[in-house]
Amino acid sequence: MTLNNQDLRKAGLKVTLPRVKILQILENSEQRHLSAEDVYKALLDAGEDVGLATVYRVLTQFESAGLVERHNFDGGHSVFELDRGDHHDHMVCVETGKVIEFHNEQIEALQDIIAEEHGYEITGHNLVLYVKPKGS
Amino acid sequence: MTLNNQDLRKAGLKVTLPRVKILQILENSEQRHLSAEDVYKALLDAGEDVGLATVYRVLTQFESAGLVERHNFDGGHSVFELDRGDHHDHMVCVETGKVIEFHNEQIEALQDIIAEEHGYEITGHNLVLYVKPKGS
DNA sequence: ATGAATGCAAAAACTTTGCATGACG
DNA sequence: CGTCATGCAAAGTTTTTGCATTCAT
Repeated sequence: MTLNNQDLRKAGLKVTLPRVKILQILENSEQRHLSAEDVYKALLDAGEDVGLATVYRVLTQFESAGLVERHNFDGGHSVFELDRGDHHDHMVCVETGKVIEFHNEQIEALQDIIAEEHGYEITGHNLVLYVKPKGS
Repeated sequence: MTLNNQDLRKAGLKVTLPRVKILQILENSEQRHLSAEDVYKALLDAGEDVGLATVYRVLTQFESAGLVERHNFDGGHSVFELDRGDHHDHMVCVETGKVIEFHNEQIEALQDIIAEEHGYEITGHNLVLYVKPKGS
């Protein structure tokens, strides 16, 4: 799934340089989870002159448009991830800050069962494991 | 599990009025999850003259001492919950806002296994199910 | 042309910190 | 009494907003 200018138009957003660049950064970055500051620095490194406020605005718009997901991991700042359509949960190393994605069908199924047992059905969920390297 | 002044002493904390009052608020509050601001307002309502900075300091100390848990739920601010020793996760009804606590050993076990498989051990986790009444 | 998007700086929201005063043990 | 804790205000962080200018269509 590669997002492009058409996706911006479909979201009702004009195709501007900041938006295109930010999309590129989210797509090409080594880390899949970037803070607004990370994106901002990447823009500067790329020689683009985009303001931090614009980064926040664009990321928020992308979130509303369903292009990215915003996560509030522990640590006081949000991280943004391109929504590639593959659902997964996250494991965050509390020592290095590294983020690992995982998906577990059993847990997903158990969640459905638990909701069901209480007379509900699931509309969404949020699961984050905070971990540290074994024996540290 | 009711915490008292002995628990403060055991944590190496002097038994001061702000600490005792904050502990009481956490124990007696209807809501189990309170922001620093919530605690601060409750103190004012109770006629206590405690500064917001002290609330933050005390809550942070309580967290270090294992007396409370700090959660970073969506929305940019932390909430604190007394650690009563009974771990649980949350199910939030997106229609009524109702919060249901649940605990599932299988999910807990799976989380440990997943962390283990990646060479980590769990230090904490956050699981919230967003649900709606079945067929609505 | 015209409404939307941007950059900058200022403000907002939340949390931490420095320092003088006051309280616990 | 010595030390730790507190209150206040000031500073730090992260994110949002106001406004004049610039850009996309």
